[in-house]
Amino acid sequence: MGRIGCYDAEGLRKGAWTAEEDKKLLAYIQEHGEGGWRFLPDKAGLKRCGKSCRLRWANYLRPGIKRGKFSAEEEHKIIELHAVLGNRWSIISRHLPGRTDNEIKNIWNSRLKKRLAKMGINPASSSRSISAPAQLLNKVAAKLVPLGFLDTLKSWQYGQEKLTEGEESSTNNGNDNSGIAIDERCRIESPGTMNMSKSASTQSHSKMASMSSQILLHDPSANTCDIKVGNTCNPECTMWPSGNTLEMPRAASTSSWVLDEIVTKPGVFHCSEENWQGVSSVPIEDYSCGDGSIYDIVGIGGAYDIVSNIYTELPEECNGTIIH
DNA sequence: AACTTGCACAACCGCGCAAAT
DNA sequence: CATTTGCGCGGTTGTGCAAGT
Repeated sequence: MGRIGCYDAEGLRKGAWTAEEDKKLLAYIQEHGEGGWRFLPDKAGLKRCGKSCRLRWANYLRPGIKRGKFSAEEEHKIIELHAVLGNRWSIISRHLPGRTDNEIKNIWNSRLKKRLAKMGINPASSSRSISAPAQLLNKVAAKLVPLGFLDTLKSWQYGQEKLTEGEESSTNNGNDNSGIAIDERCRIESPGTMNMSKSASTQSHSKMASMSSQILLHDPSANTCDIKVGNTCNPECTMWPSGNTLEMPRAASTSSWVLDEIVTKPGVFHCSEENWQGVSSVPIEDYSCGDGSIYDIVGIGGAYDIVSNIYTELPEECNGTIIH
């Protein structure tokens, strides 16, 4: 079946762009704007595939592109961001004005990675495999990064490092309850924090639930936490923990829907009965609270904490609940 | 001077996602 | 609902240049 690569089409040029081609592309985009890459080459009189044009524009001709050596600050920022985001070059590039994802990717592969390796740091750790729900949540986190929640991500990363230390120094304990603080800032900024058992395989589901829920009560001494999923302004779709049970969405599709809502409308969430079909019940012991701190292991804490922060931006009348 | 190596940069390529059909 | 299509992303490769041998 396979698609025919656009670069392979007959009669199209490949390789380095000439000044003349640049001129044509620039002139066309200045007049007609970006987009419609497929038909752009024909209209602009270029013997290139659209993909090649887009790349040339994005990485070279686009106004505002900073060229030349990366400063120490920029390099430091890349290392920092990469530790949190992994190889998400396009997201990283949004934090470095004037730098393209390609450029950042290049500098990482040709210089920074080797430098870190020499220092005994293994930058490949971010490529470890994580669960599908965790990947989904990471995706959400990534989407939210441009919205200014980088600090929270950093906080989470710090927490994860702490956790790793904890894991190394402790024996295998499936239901370990010892929490590890993510960061003081995080605790202060989040209206509620939640502790979870690191062992539960369904933790991702719990995280998803927490993303779409309001933690109403956090009492470290009680060793329990209450989670309300839903919307106080719309009582008919509110779900409460019943007894020792935390209710949460189970189906991935439902979760995806929730996450989409959060991504597209931060701080705004609509819940209806039909959207919460497939709710499962999980004993709350699996997610019991610890000593008032947060910890997490599966690479999704960033998403959770980011969403926690969103709560703080909700209107007063909604009592801190995500509503629509 | 000739060759090798490393680096920086640009571009190619395949794939996945989402909108359009 | 299934398929097609366009776009964007990330991995990889190619090329030119400078420094080292």
